[in-house]
Amino acid sequence: MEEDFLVEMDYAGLTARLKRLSDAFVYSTKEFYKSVDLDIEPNWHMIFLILQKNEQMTVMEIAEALQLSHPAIVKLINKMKKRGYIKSEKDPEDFRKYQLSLSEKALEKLPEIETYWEAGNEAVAQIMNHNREILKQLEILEQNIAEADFKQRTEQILKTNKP
Amino acid sequence: MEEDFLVEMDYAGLTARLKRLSDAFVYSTKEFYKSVDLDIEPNWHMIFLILQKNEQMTVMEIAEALQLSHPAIVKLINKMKKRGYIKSEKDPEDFRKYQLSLSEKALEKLPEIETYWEAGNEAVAQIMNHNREILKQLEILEQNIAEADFKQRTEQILKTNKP
DNA sequence: ACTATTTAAGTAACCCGTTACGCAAATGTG
DNA sequence: CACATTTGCGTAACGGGTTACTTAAATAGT
Repeated sequence: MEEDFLVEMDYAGLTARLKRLSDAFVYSTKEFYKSVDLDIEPNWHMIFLILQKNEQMTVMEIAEALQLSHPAIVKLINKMKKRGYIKSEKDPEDFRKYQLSLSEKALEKLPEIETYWEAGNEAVAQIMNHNREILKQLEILEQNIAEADFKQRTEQILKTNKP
Repeated sequence: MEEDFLVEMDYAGLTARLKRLSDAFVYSTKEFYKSVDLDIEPNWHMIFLILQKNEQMTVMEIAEALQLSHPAIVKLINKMKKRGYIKSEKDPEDFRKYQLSLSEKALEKLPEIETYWEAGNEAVAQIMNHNREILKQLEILEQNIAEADFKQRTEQILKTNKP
């Protein structure tokens, strides 16, 4: 077999493996979209879905729902706007906000895109061996980090070891 | 509880969750290093370890061992050089290559850094509930993707569904 | 020996996400 | 009502990684 040093690193390799795996999906998805001539980015998927569910949302609402920082959402939304997938209108009750929603173009293209997403989900299922275990494991990490993150835990451990 | 839309997305949220989790570790580690006044970046860890194991390596060798692209390694190495952690000398047998190794400064600082890494590993173990299951699951995904990546599988599924 | 091909590395152009900062609008408080 | 604080969101500066392209050196092949 081939040697994979990140695997060999064991616990210390976890972070980089998560990133590497995520990238493997992202770049592969990107190429897939290109091959079927779809003018969208992989991670717009989550924006499409959340705006399908909620119709109208603000930047901050999306950021909270996805648990990402607001600048991340701003960037995504700006690109999607530039390509005409997002409609945004000033909130009449709070002029700081813009109510975001899917554009006509987005709604129009969605049916086609959805057939690709369905195939993609099946591909992910295959890669997961049709087993939900990885999702459960991710949830455990997410919850534990929410309780106390890496930095807090590491500092606590050092404090306990020292004296 | 709070709602996490990426979790709700199920299979379609996997990629973004992997990235989000990786980032949670990276940025928390970054802050930890800052708090203990360590002048290194989180993902230099893998470079330090692999050069501790192998003494001398080229950019391509590191890229292969970590299964990352060579430009990724070039960038890491350049930053580490700038901070004085990497020694590089032209390979006398092949002038395209540079043999990379840890500098005196790196070797000097390593003992201290290692105490932090040990605490960090324990923190990761806590976050994993002292259970190796997540590592096994990642290995499954890595292997399945190595056999056929997301794009190939998705195209295959579409081909099978169509006719 | 002398081209043709492969390989090592570096660079450019992108996409992703984060923290830090700034500004304007909304809300709270004396 | 006026001043202070909070909230929404846009931008800048970083750090990470990828693919595509280029250059130079090593290796193949006739």
